[in-house]
Amino acid sequence: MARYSKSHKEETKRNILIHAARRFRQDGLAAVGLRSLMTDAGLTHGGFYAHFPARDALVIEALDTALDEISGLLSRAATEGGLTGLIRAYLDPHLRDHPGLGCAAASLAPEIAREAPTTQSRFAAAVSATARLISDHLPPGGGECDRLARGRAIFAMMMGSMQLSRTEPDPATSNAILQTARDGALALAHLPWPERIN
Amino acid sequence: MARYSKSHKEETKRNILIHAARRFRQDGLAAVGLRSLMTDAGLTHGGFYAHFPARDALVIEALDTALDEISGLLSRAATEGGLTGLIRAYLDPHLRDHPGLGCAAASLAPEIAREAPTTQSRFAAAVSATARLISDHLPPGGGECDRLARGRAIFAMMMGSMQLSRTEPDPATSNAILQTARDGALALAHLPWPERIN
DNA sequence: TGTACATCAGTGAACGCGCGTTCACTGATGTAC
DNA sequence: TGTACATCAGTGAACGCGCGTTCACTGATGTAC
Repeated sequence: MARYSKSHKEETKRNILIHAARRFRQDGLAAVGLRSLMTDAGLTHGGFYAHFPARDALVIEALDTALDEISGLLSRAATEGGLTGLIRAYLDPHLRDHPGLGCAAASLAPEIAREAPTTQSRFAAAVSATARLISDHLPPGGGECDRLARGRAIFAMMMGSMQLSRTEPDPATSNAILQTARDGALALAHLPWPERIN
Repeated sequence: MARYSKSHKEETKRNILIHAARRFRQDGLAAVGLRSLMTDAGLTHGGFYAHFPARDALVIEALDTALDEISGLLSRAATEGGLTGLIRAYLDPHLRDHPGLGCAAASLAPEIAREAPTTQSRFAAAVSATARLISDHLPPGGGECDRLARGRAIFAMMMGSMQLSRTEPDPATSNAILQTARDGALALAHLPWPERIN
């Protein structure tokens, strides 16, 4: 079980990270134990420490993995279908039903707000990148800074709606929440915003 | 330490619930232990079971307590200051910095999506009530059903923005997120929404 | 090419710890007389 | 009003359990000769 081909170790680590990225989104950062995670990855728990110094390190790297995954998905959707494509890809009922494959922010934002500043910074940077991706596909107009902020607000609405759709037990209502979010995201993108309030 | 005045027991239970409602919002459902919670409430851990059959029951009741608290705060703000007042009250930097006093949905939505259906239903009902409160203060126009859906989308944006503002390490950016959310919420309230997309 | 050796990814028992929960006990109070 | 008793909210030791982490060990492979 050891001394495999040169790249074997990094493949194993990658395998652990992919399973962790999925489990954390599905069950939450606190609820995933190392034993059950390593079993998912086809290993035993003791081997974990050949790849990570401690559980905290796994959380950070798995978060990166999840964020990269969703960011790739969104930018592909935006390339193919523009802003509408991105919105549709994000607010997908299939991702609502499989949080392990969906947006890490929608699954974990409040938990990340309780993590160490380092973790928060990485997460905030990924959110900013997504906001930037959205703002890049916004119709022209408004200052550059305002456009990024608007991208973030659109992302916040999509993320919040995904969360609410996941807590709604009635399937029809849950679908309606996603539908309204699609419409609302487009509204925020295309319409002028009123005066600033304090 | 026992056999106090008639209402003593329910006062104690209320005290536990208030501390739990705060701690759950601050630290997350999974991270609050009974020992530390009972200490907060000025008691020892063994006494917990005089008030609740198990930890799960506490989670449900404390969630109700938190939801009632924030719903009261929002409806007072709406009575005094209309929709603008409600938006300002919700997206308050002070509540961002003290999640224990803030919106239970902003602190716990993803965790509640992983709870039992009973818990989810109670939560979804409270969210619907808040969406209703928002839609009651929306400018006239649109079908009644669409108005409620719009109220929910506005709530989703405010909730999501509060979460993002809490993960943003830079204070200026964090404030800007809340500011944009205030503007965006008003935009969603006052402007016509474009065509439905699939 | 064949053999001996070093490597180290992975194994699984064991550690201390804090969790939710149980339970025999305490003692201040309300009630009965 | 005064006394004896029953009540039961609250105490704190103890329970089994699963957690993150450590560590002596295994054994398939790459390397040296």
